[in-house]
Order: sequence, then structure tokens, then C-alpha cells
Amino acid sequence: MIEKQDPRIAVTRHKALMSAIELIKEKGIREVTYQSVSARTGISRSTLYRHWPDINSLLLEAFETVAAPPSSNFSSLGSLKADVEHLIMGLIYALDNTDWGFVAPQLIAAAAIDPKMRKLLQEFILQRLKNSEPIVTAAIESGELDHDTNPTDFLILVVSPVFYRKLMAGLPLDTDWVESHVNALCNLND
Amino acid sequence: MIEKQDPRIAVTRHKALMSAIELIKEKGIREVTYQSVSARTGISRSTLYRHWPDINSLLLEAFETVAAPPSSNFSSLGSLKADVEHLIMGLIYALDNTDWGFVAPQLIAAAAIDPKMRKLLQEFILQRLKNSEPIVTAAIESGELDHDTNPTDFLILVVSPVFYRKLMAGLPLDTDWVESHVNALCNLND
DNA sequence: CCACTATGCAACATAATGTATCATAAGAGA
DNA sequence: TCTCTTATGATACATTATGTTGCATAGTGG
Repeated sequence: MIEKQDPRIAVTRHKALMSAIELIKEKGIREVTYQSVSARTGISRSTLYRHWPDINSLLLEAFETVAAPPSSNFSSLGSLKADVEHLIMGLIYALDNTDWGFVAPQLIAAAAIDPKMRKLLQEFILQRLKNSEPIVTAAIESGELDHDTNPTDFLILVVSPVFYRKLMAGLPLDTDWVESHVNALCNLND
Repeated sequence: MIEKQDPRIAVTRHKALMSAIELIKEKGIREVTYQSVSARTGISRSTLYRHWPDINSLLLEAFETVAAPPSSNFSSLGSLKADVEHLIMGLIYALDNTDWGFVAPQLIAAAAIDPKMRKLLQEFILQRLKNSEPIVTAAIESGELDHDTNPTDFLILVVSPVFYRKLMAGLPLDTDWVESHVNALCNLND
């Protein structure tokens, strides 16, 4: 039951959403207005109103576009330490270089106010955690982690300092820190 | 050189800032406008313009009011575990019950865009970390932590999961979790 | 009581929001 | 190709928010 539709709709929506994401990244959600999106894209204001009844629905869809559920194809690098380091390096890279990284703090703020935004953020985060669970399962099987290790709790211990240092404390995320962080977490049972 | 000034100024500024904080908490920074603050406080718009040349300066000062440097009077509860648990319980309480807790996600978003906001947030966070450092120092002296433990890194390991679970994952912060979290972190050297 | 000034009110220009109408241009189907 | 359909853009309009100014009032300090 896929309805065929005018391809112009997809183009318009895509252009508007990309523009909204850029605005969110550069100026924050305060600056995302029908006016600013119209000015950036050349799409007329009336067309934008046709697609999104209010600015919040546009913002929500923009966030949805960025926070699309990531794919999960895990293969262990051979040790817990290596897998954890790989996970962290990927996260640091994403925070510095992807739309998701720049938009994340804005989505955190929106999530604190609006239930729909909250649902979007939480499901995205939980999905990412779930995708990384094989790291923990593999380490439990190999004896690198206790059998009663809670995967979610362990993974949060791994990733949450990255967010904290980047978004709140403004502390560096260099290789020295990554190394000491990985060492601290992967020697819990030594 | 303290200038004496009309007490009405302090009253007006305080009322406006309180109102701005309420608006930030309830609706997010998008909804903080001269109009909305004026409507809530009864202060006329022109007076607000006299005190703050643009909305950002009002927002910044509102955030400053909430993120006032906390006092630090530490006395150990006798064990690392007790001190860490006390720290975490205090943080969880603050996130759920204080202005700072509700405003934090909005400040995180503002900090990602504006350098002044970023400076404010980072200095506040670093000050809080510094205030908790005696927990680590005491534990090092008592032998509960290694001599080469980095206080900041250890404290971030303690508190960052709280923020992550509350602001991003939407996971519970109940006593069961606190207990297991404290146990995981305070047995690094067992 | 007087001088000072912070505030409130009104007026104003400008810009953004939200809605509606109409003409045009692009796509879908025969 | 021709026709029907519809997404878009342009325009107009009422409403609301922004930013500024001038003036009257009322509270403060001396």
C-alpha cells in the first residue's frame, strides 16, 4: 500500500529538514523559524506551513532525521579493551564530526521539555546501547568481565564520561585520556 | 566603592530573572521573550529593555543566577563508599528538585552555541568537581584508592552516569542502581 | 520638601507568525 | 501529446513580537 506521490514533495521536505538541521547546529533551536528556513532554502513560507502545521513538528522531524536508528554490525576486535576503545573513539569522532554530535545538546534540551522529543532521544540512546551490548557479552564469555555484569550499566560507565567531558565540562578527549579511561574500566576485575 | 542605588532596581531585576528561570524550566529558552517575561511579572517591556539590551543577556544572567558557584564544606563520612554515595544522592536530588536540575539541559544546549554560556557552564561544572576532590584525596590517604588516581577522572566516572541516565537515556536512578554503581566504582582496587 | 530616576504607558516602525486566495508550473495518466 | 491533478510561489492580510522613543507618574534619597 505504498502511495505514489509527487516527487517534489520529497525534495521540498528534504531541503527544509536539512536546512533546519543546519540552523539547529549553528544557531540553536531558538533560531529555527519558518522565516529562517524559507530564507535559506528558497522554499516559500506558505509551502512550509503546508508540510508542518507548527514549528515544533518541523523540529521534531529534523531531530528524527538526525537521530535515525544506527545500524548494528558488531564484530569483536579480540579483547574487551580493544572493543571499548573502538567504541569510545567512534563516539568521540561522531560528537566532533557528525550532525548527530552537533545536534545532540539541542535535542537534550528539547527532550527536557517535550515528551515527543524525550521519547525520540531515549529510544535512540537505548538503541545505541543495545547495539554495543555484544561487546559486553563477548567479554563475559571470554572471562574478561564477571558473569553478573549488567551490560547497560557497564556501557554507560564507558560512554557517559565522553558526553560529560564534551558537553558539560569542556575537558579534552585526547588519546591519553582515552587510554587511561579504557584501562580504568577494563581492569575492574584484575 | 560600592555604589548606592535605588532598591527598586534590585527588585525588578530579581523578579525578571526569577521569571526567566521559571520560563526556561517549564517551556525552554525558545519561550523566553521580553513579552513572556513582562506578562508573567507585570514589569513593563520598556523596563526590561532598559536592563537587558537583548534577550541573550537576560538569558545569560538567568543562567548565572542558577549556576552560582556552590559552596564547598566537605567532611568525610568515613569511607569512600559512603562519600561517593552521598555525592550521588545529592546530585540525584538536585537534578529532580532544584532550579539547577531543571535548567541544566537548557544550559547544555545554550553552551553548545554561545561561548559565554559555555564558559559559564564549564566553570560551574569544574568548580563542583573541585569541591568534591577531597573525597578522592581522603580515599587515597586511607588507601581506598591508588596514589595515582586522577581525582577529576574518578569523580567524572562517579557523576557522569547520573547525567546520562537522567538527561539522555531516561533510565531510573533508584537506590538499587545507586548501590550497584557505588559498589562497581569503589572496588576498582579489590 | 525637592531633585532625581526607575518605572509604566502609549505610540510607533519593523519584522515574524499564521491563514487564505489565486496563478503557475510540474507531474501523472490516458 | 493532451488533460487532469496538485505542489508550489506570490500576494494580501490580521495578529503578534521586537526594538525604540517620549512623557507622565511614583518611589527614593537628601
